[in-house]
Amino acid sequence: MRRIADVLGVQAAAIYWHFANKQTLIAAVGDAILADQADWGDSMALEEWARDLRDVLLRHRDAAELVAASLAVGLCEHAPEVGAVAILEAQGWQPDDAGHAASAMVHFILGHVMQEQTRQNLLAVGVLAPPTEAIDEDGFEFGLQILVSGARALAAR
Amino acid sequence: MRRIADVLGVQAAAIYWHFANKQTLIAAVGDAILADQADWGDSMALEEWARDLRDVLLRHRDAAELVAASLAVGLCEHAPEVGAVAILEAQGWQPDDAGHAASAMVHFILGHVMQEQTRQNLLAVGVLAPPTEAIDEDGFEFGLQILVSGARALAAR
DNA sequence: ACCTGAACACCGTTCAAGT
DNA sequence: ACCTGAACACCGTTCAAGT
Repeated sequence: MRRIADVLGVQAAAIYWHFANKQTLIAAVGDAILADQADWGDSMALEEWARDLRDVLLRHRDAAELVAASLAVGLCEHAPEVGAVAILEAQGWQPDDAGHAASAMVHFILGHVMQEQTRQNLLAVGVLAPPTEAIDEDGFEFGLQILVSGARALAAR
Repeated sequence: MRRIADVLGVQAAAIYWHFANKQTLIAAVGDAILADQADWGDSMALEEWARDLRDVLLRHRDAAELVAASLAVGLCEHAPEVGAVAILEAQGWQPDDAGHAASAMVHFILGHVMQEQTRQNLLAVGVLAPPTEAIDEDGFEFGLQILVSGARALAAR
């Protein structure tokens, strides 16, 4: 809180005029990150939605943790899964099933990016040796294919 | 640290003889929780492994967050995904693919339980109204079926 | 309406010194 | 080998008071 206030050229106490507490501020930051998500409507493929969410998260430092906190307090303005729900419902899914499938994908994406970003942080602090390979594209794509194939299998049922 | 020391009847500083810092201690707690996982070998079904991991996490308060921290610092003694990897390799999967599939499932399970446990915490503090329904078995089972079906689909390929 | 000053009740961590 | 006492440099948060 004091560091944020510093950057704004203000006292830390001033923040509490605008936000109830630190947790609420963090949730707002997570929500702001999610506002970057693409919004092409139902014609998008599930893979495109997933890759877009991952890319949005990877663009901002600690985004996965911030968004997880945002989700935890509930009431985010820009829920990450709405795009996936829209796509699935356009394909004839029941709302409940679409919600469950979408949140399974969100959990996977958040978990994957969180792992990626904690590794980036450890690497930045020097706790981790740099020879670790760049970024786990393969692991993400493989997991994504499992989820998309599984969703297709359940839809066909 | 001071509260843990209190429970042990000791000064907070004493903890630093046994652990390098708070993060390491938390990781050790997460690791201890994972030691509760069942270990029936390769004959277990993927669903059984997944439900067992979920049950282990739900048995301990904040387990998902603790285990996530444990995973973040790396080097956990009891990696949560080893069971799934063993099952998949016994079914003829490549080690790399088995690892990717297993960590996709771990991400899903951790994400799901974390959501459940933050809701439990908000409920305990009274921030959330109690009329929220008990526990999201349906959402977990649906997501699990997607992942298992998807894994079967990719294995058949 | 928005911010400051000053305080309150905490933190994690270090380190000389004890036994 | 294991712990204490005491301190250091921080935290998030509150609240009267200012403008």
